[in-house]
Amino acid sequence: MTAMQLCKLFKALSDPTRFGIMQLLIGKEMCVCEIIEAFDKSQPVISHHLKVLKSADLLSEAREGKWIMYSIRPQIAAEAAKVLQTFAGTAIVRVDPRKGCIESRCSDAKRQ
Amino acid sequence: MTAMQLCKLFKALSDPTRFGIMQLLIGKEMCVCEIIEAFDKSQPVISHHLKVLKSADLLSEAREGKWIMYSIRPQIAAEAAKVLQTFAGTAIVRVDPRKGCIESRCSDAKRQ
DNA sequence: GTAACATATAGACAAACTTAAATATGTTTA
DNA sequence: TAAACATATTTAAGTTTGTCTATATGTTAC
Repeated sequence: MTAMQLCKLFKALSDPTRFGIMQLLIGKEMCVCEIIEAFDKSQPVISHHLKVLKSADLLSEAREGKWIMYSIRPQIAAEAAKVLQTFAGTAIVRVDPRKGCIESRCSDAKRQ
Repeated sequence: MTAMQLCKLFKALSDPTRFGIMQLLIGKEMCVCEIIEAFDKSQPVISHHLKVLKSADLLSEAREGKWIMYSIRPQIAAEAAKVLQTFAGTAIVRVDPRKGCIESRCSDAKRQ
């Protein structure tokens, strides 16, 4: 999973309605009409948000006759979780900032 | 952690520069000037992105004389990771969509 | 095949976001 | 205290995003 894909995934999760859809779909699949009712938003709005979540690979869809069922793609969510865990995971290495900056990085940096 | 806070956090991670800053800070703290050099972006832009990450509680800052050191807040990243893991975690319960929709949800729904 | 249902798409518009340029703030050194 | 350094803030583009309205597509029932 590239950084670009992860950014897209996080952007998909950054909208309250989309985040709510993900929470709603934990452990189950639902058709669009059920999701619409859970949010009291217009059908096109929910449809749009589902598209964003799907294009971030967070959701998969499966048509069942007249209905389209949406469900979470667990592997993708798990991968993103691992990345966040990486951010949390390692102990912080403390460097003397003065030494670090003065000697090699800040003072002779070319700014734009 | 509320849904609103989580959305803010995910939005913070949804920008490539900010995501890159998080990756850069894995396991270490750095001063702003070092971060600027890693990205070849202007100082005000990096300063702005740091502010966004900080206001999402993903980063903490500590002044060291002339410099300000930024580092990841591990508990927050871990909490967000757990939420994503929740999305991934549960097996999907399959319901017959026709039954579910026809009987109680879709056909008599009040649309807007 | 036509009507009804479930969902998606297109276009328009306001709000939010990213970046750039200029300037301000706070710290250290001389 | 003045100059230099490190970082933040403000203002103003240009771009993206979320929602609305209207319409289109695909499926089933009659």
